[in-house]
Amino acid sequence: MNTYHHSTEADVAEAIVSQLQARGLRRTAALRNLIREMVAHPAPGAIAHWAGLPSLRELNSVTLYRLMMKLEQADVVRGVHLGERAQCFQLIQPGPQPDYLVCTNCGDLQPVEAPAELRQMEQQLARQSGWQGVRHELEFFGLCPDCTAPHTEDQVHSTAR
Amino acid sequence: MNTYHHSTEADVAEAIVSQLQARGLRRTAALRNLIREMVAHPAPGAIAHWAGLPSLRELNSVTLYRLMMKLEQADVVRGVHLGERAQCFQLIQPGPQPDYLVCTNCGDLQPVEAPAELRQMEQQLARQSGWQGVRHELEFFGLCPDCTAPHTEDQVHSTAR
DNA sequence: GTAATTGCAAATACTTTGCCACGTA
DNA sequence: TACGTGGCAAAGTATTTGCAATTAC
Repeated sequence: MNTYHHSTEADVAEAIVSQLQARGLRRTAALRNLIREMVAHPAPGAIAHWAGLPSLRELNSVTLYRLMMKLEQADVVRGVHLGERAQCFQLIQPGPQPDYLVCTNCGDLQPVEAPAELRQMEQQLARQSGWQGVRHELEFFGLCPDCTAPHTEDQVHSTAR
Repeated sequence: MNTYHHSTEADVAEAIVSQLQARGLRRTAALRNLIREMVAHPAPGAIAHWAGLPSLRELNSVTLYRLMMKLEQADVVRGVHLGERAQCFQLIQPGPQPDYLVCTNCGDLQPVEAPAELRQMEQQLARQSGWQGVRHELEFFGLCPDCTAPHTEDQVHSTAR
């Protein structure tokens, strides 16, 4: 489910946890389980999504919010805005981060490769106008094939992506 | 403050109201004042921003939400996600809609011209994968020059915008 | 032992809904 | 008159904070 070479998911997860530990975080069950789940499921998901996974069911979602914020500050995780409601989080992957095509009806997600031009624009904006740490976020919204067919079945307003 | 030719802002606002009236909306003070403000201030703003403007101070913000939804459905207004918190709304302008560079500290906003390539991608995605009504949303995030200078003055966590 | 972490309760922020009075056409 | 609209109260959803108990190191 991920693209690391010669490493199991468990190895990758442990490496990330160690990296975080070196940064001052503690090797708790909550942290380990969260990282394992995020390694196993690289697609972005809202807090409610992660909170619903088996190994995280017993975790208070406040803890998830706090953990996620730390992971974001440590550049291990990034937040993306794919729905109107909740922010989604995903593990940062090597190389350029994916952007997404999102179904506004069912929340279906499809990765999309952003034009390299956007990355150039980030640097250009930084140079030209003195902004720092410029990054972009790009989403495409539309109706997926399943939701395009008119009044076929009921609409899904899933909370957890 | 806008780019319509040979028309005052008041004219433009009235034209939009009439267009909405033809669609079944009623020519109420709330609608007229909101449209006037949005014509006068084309930049995107959160509900709280619009609610704070002089002519809308006395308006219940629930009404603003409801109005804004109708305007969005009528393609007179569009919503954009510029902050973590509230959705922002702006009048739809003739031609391609602007994208923005947003300061993650103070919320400062700078319009940016998106690559034409993105518009091609929208159509390409629609054709290739059977999605309908594909549109994009692009934001650049960073620290503006004012907020770049370290610990100069206090942080502004403005609610409106 | 010390500092980070967790859970619980509560607060905050944003948005939506129900219901009834009122205004526009 | 009839239906869209506006206000108020309340509910709903997402997120954050305070504080005390617990746990990692």
